[in-house]
Amino acid sequence: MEQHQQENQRRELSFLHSGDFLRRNSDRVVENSIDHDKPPIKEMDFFSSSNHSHDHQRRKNESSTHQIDSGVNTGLNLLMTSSSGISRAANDGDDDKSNITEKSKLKVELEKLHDENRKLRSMLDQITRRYSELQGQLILAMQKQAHGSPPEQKVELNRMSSSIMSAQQFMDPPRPSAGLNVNEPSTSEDRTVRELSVSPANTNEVISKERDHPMLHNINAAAGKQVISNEDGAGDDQTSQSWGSSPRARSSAKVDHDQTKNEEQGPDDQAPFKKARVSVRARSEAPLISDGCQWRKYGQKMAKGNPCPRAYYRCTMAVGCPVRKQVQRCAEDRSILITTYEGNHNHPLPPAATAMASTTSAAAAMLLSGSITSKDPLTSSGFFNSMPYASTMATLSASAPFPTITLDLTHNPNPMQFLRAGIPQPATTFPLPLHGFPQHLRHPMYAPPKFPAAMVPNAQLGQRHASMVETVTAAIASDPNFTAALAAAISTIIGTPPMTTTNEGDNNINSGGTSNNIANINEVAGLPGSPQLPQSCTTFSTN
DNA sequence: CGCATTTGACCTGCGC
DNA sequence: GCGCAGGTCAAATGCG
Repeated sequence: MEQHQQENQRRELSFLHSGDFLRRNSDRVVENSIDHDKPPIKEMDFFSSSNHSHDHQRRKNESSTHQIDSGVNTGLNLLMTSSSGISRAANDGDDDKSNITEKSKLKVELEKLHDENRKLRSMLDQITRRYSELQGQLILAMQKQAHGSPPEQKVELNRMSSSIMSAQQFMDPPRPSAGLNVNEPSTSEDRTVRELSVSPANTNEVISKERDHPMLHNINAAAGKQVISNEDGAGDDQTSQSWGSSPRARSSAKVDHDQTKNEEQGPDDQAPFKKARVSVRARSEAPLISDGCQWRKYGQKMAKGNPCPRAYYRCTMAVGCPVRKQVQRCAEDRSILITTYEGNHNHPLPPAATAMASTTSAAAAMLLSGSITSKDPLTSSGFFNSMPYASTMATLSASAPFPTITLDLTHNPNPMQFLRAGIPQPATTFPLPLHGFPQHLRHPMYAPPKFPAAMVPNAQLGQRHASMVETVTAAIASDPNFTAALAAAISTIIGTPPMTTTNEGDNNINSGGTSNNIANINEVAGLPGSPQLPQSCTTFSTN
């Protein structure tokens, strides 16, 4: 057994090359490997939590596994529970002894993977912590720099540091990885973390817990509504406030909101809380463009300045999902459909919806990070002036009732043209599912490919949505600036040392030119609180 | 019969 | 305070 233990240690070290903390758990791995009576539920937990984050890690594991356990070619795809079952069934004719041996080895493998899952999360925590530290240093550096800079630059530097700090509040408490959704069995502390996030496996639980944990809403809906309370969770249910259904609910929400605002916002920080929205303009003859989600129409109204009625839809993919969208045809060109999304999904999205969700989340993140801390939306544009996208967003924040970013997908060569928002556009905004499952950008491990089948709409639905997604995806992909910015933002979130990109953005703040786009967008979209990101997305939700 | 849509009424926020 | 516009509710209606 000692030999086995040494092997475990070697393997783990070779897996991750990550230091002592990897060794800490190796003993537990061995213990678990001995426990052959461990309930199979462990496997389920493991899969539910590690599908995404371990995808690439698994490849390493498999190669190592084959190396060490030579003689037992399990042929397992360890992400597929059914595979092991099939494998076992196929071996029914084998003698019991070899079956038992194989089972125990499989269990050992599962335990190891499970343990590595834990280690990866620890690594992520460390990275997040370092990221936070670096952010703190960045803020200090920017503030120092601001002291010795020309007034204009000073304002921008201060605004940047404010944005970072404000976004950081979504991430820091109660611990750096609060936004993570690592769905594995673990300590009560981990459970707390899970409660603060949404995952395919615990959506319902999270929904119910939202009532008791306003912080969850803060994470889910961080974008459009500035989260006011992170400490005592004083019933500040922002999402409910935004979309409150009954008048009474709205009234009470208002009371809470006002009260909280009075209590926690200083006189200098009383910018009206605005909801961020992402609007998408796209050509479509269909009355409704499918975006991968399921919607239920709950109202229709004639809007001023447009002979076409505006339809109101609510996401029905999960009970209590706060996401709404408005669909309206452009008055000037009725072939253009304008869809406006608001809110963050509190459930996993089908693959067809995730591309747009991620894109819009990034857009919302930029939008919100630029307006969220500024008392004067007009001045907030200063920070973004060097960014073609953001400057438009800032304009939107200034004039619209809600900060709105419009993605114009009607012009092919440059589909990502951002329009002024708030200005009564004849309306051609056809929005993308803003923030679907906010965690996407922040936590790629929860990205779509492994959605539970139950959460994925039927194939027909997926096909219906496919054309829409293709259209949008193609449009987005055709804009190299935005694509690069998005990719850079994602890589930043994943763990690329933030200081690098941040410094670039810092250095380039006033230099202008498109070369700054990526760095600046990184800085914005890569913020810990970026929409939950959808969170809003969503941590930046557009609520 | 169950579910989705329609549609008029109601509520809220905002500007004058 | 009043009116307007946006947004939502919920009963009525339609559809499979």
